[in-house]
Amino acid sequence: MARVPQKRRVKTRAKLVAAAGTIVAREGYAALRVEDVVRDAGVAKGTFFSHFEDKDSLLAQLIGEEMHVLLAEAADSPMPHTIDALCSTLEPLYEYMAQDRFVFDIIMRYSGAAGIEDETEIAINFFRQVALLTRWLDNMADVRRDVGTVLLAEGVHAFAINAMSLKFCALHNANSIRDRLRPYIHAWLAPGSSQRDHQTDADQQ
Amino acid sequence: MARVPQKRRVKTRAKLVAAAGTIVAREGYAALRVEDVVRDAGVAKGTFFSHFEDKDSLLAQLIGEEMHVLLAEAADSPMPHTIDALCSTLEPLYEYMAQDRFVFDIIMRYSGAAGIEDETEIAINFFRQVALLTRWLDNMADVRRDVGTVLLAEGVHAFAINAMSLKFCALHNANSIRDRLRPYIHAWLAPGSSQRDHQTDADQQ
DNA sequence: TTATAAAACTGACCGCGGTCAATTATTTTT
DNA sequence: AAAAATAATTGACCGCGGTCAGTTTTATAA
Repeated sequence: MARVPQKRRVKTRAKLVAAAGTIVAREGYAALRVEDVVRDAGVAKGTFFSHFEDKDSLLAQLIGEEMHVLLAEAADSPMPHTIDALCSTLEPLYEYMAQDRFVFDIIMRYSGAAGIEDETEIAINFFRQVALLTRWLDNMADVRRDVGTVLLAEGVHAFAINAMSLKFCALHNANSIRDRLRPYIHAWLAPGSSQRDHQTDADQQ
Repeated sequence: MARVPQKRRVKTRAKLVAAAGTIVAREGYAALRVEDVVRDAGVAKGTFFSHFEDKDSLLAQLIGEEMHVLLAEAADSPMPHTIDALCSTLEPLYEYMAQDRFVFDIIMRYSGAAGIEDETEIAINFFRQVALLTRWLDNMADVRRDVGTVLLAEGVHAFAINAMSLKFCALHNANSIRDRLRPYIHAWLAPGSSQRDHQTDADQQ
């Protein structure tokens, strides 16, 4: 299984990805049409579906690659030593993920790894993200130690997803993702340190 | 604006909802086809789209109504006084929400209130859920008091969403949603009480 | 009651994602 | 080098969500 593809196939796939990338750069993810991609790539429609499971699968790959770049930039940044710095370092990634409903929905849909096989790039990035967070938390003072850092990292991720999804809620989209996230992360990572100088959504209502 | 609808319109809408409900009960949400609904309801296709924004909008309403029932049952249950009881009481709702990818995706997509106008039933249920959780937490001993209960309730919700989405991940779907959720909720609501008797996903990695 | 306006419904039509039997290109075997 | 086997590509076709100019029904005005 997993035969080596012929080079014609590799070139065809590259043409498809390139054509799709151009369209996305020009018109955005939501505007991508399979018929446009195959026209620009100069191949038949059926070819597209022999390379990709479906349209969203290609989009998931493009989005996953962009997430990978942003995550790598966060990993290359100076390691954050405070909770606020942690939130700030991940902000570009989060803003990209929540740039619009369409992209966020695809990320959500492909974030679960179907299995050891056919893991999407998006799912892999989620694991990378938790691993990175775990490393940061291991090296961070003023973080609770009553539970493991992996659990803490996964929790940060859960709060981040929540903050992103609230962006699309009219009642909460006044603040930035980072500002919505901060109070939760403080309460999660450093309980009892009563970080109450910023007003939260919860306080307002 | 918001004129009173003629009774013919009310009856037509009821026929559409009834037909859709029958199909869903028989074949599931994912199998619903607009053409089947209008055939069974005895109306034209265009009529469907004068009553509902699109197909998913109808599905969101059906799903939202079911969520409302399950949430009401949770609210009518004896008020939970422990963290484990809290997780157990909400379990039926969570299991319904995460019954399959298709349903969970729709819930995620419609969970953000677009604005004060046109709030979906699903979005309203999310607010109800946080309100219910807040009430429970207000009456619960052994819960941290360094942050507000609304923030705590929203955090529980964030962890619940995370636990549900992990159901579709091959690496985590061995446990029930409740078992995946418990360690996070304990660490969130009662930090420092080192509830380590159960093995978590994080421990296993 | 009859004319007029507004609401509700109709169904032919379109766009686009996805399929698959048939065809062409490439590799392997003899 | 020719034949056989496998990989890659093709494009006509289908299913289904969604549209909209035109028709019918209902409410309102004269």
